[in-house]
Amino acid sequence: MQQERGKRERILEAAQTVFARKGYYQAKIEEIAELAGVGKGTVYEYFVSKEELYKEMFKVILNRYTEYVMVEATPEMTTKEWIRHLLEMHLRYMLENRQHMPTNFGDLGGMDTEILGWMYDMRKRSVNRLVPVFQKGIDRGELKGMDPELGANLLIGMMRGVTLPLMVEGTYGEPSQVAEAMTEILFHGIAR
Amino acid sequence: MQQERGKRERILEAAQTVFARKGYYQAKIEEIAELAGVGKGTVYEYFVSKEELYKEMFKVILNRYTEYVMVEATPEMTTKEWIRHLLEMHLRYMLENRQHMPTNFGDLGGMDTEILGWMYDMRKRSVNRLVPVFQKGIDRGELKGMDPELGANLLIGMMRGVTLPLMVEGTYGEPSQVAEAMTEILFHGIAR
Amino acid sequence: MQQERGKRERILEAAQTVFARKGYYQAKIEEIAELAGVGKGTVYEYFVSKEELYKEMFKVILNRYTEYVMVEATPEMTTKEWIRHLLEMHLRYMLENRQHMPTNFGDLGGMDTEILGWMYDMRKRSVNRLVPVFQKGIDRGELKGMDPELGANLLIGMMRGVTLPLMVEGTYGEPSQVAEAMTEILFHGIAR
Amino acid sequence: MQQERGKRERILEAAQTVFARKGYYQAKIEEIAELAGVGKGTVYEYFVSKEELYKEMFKVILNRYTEYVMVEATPEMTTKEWIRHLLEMHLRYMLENRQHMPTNFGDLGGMDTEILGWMYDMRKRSVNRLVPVFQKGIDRGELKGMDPELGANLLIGMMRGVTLPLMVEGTYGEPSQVAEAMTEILFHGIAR
DNA sequence: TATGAATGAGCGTTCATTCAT
DNA sequence: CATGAATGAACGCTCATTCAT
Repeated sequence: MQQERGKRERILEAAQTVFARKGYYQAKIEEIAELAGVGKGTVYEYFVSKEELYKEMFKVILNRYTEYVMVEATPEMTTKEWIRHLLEMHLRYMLENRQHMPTNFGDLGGMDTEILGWMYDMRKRSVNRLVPVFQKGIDRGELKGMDPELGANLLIGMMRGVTLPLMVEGTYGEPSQVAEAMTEILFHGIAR
Repeated sequence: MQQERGKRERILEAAQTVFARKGYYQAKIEEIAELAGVGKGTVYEYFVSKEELYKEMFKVILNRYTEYVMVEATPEMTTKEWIRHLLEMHLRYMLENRQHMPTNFGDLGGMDTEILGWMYDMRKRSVNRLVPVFQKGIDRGELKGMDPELGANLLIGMMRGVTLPLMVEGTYGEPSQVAEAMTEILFHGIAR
Repeated sequence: MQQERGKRERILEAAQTVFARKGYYQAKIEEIAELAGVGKGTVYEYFVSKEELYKEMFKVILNRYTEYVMVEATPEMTTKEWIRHLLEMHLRYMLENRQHMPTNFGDLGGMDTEILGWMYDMRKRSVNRLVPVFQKGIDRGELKGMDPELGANLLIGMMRGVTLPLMVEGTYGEPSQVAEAMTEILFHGIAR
Repeated sequence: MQQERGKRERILEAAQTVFARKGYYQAKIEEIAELAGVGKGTVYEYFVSKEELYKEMFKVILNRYTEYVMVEATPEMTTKEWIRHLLEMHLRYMLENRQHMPTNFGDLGGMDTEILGWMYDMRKRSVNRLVPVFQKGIDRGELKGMDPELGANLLIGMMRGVTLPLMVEGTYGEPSQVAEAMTEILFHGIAR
């Protein structure tokens, strides 16, 4: 029983590594099983199918990410502080987890329609978590009047826009500085 | 007599549709051939392998996109005008080509490392085409002093950030209005 | 629990039959699998590839043959007795195994260069096993002074020369008599 | 018309090279066509199928070989002289035509039953051409009383037995000397 | 007659999933 | 619960052959 929990988690972790490294279709569940130190059949003891395993693993990552990123984010912060903090933590997380959450995740592509739809839903949740932040900022008078969803989508886009090269090439120096620069642009624009 | 000079093009077009609909791994050469109205073997007369076909098709899309988006973009425009125009054309293109260039493209994911690397290179080209625009804007005094590559990456990110929901859900109304809103935010920020 | 320890053997045996009947390139893995009473995939559980299966099967045959032929061959025999025995056993074996080791084996031909090289190596082993026999015969003064390798190659050639029609047409009567005639010719020549 | 003849022969010659180099199944008729300097379809203008081309080419080789080998073979020769001559010419031919008539020919194997049967017939013709030679030798009192077919088969076997390593490894020195040694063994045996 | 673009049957191999132990 | 041997649907790719020109 104790064992059981451990196994499920080991599979999930192995799935993370392998899916990240190979992508969904190239990942073989045998390899995941091996890396997890369990038999191939055991994977099916815990997860109905490859797809289910993928989704489950994705949720785990998302949760871990969310938790990590939201640490110390308090309601007292200004919207700017909050977003700056989000950006920095995001960059830190990505930098620290290059192994487990590389380019293959993050955005859809190459997958069939069904799983793709599911992943889009996941993405939407992120947006939905961000929308109230923008709304509150607007209400408080910190932000311009604007479509909060547009803001959220732009922010998420910016994050990904900078994350991809960051992970692939490892550039961009200190997360705190990049976060600062990004925040500045997002809040005050690029115009001189 | 190369018999039906359009064959290569028909295959490319079919590849577009099928790859877009199914993603790289789920797309079957046979289906592409059928849709193109040719025999399975014919595909291999024109393309060495599935992967090569994919890349070739991707280039075609990219070119078409670039051409479409850059129409009427003149060097006399201010950076702001130029980017606003880019955004609007981008949104128009995506809206018009939901069928052929949906969520599966645009970003990596689910593919194996080799083809993924190739696609990242493609993305980099886009960035590299944008960098000089930012640089010029800075030099002209239109933009703040900033890392032009960061700017390019953020812009690309924003574009994708808003494209995805646009294509999946079809929201956001008029491209010109959304482009306007995005430009405003990019240039003057979200801060009040 | 390796489930049915005979599975590998059954596949090997089926391979024997099918490869013999159809030749390397015409033999289909699926047919071998069927004949062995296993699924197509199972073949690949035990053998990496068609080529590997072929080689493995070939070794098995060769071993069985060698074992059969060498039974009761003792060092005390004279060279003549030894060779006469070899010839007789060879003929017997071929006659008994028409099903499994027909014309397709035994010599190269029709195969691509890689596997052909491997098979030539196999042949060489046979030669190498025969050379010392000739050498000993010469040393003992039973045979003329001669290149023992030439002798070995001639003997092998003679064996095949008579085996082929034997198997295809089934003629030549009693192995012991044919062996006797062959030995007589080999040792004392055809000249009157 | 003049042209026609030339084309057919060029195809035949190319077939020789390619079949020899690759074996029947690995040879691609496209490669043969290319080497012959004709279009792929043209091959089918002259030969019904790959198999027919193979057979036709085989006959050509056989004829050329027979012609070459039988040159200067006169009825006045003793059987021994005749066979010695045959052996030497055979070795010379094989040495000179390593390119065109290598290991892949010469003996069956790897091919499917139909073509195999055909090739066995070809072989039989060789035997049938040799049988009278033995018979005559016996009648003349030059050879022992023996089954002339057995003699013929043994001789053919010996020839192949020494040809294979000769072509693969290129050993065995001067054809005339090897022929001499072989004749000596065949006529007077290996016994001291 | 000559061509080579087009074709599709055919095959080796992979891998998610099942299930007997 | 755990396992891994067994399976077979699925697919990319090849190549002998056809046929319109």
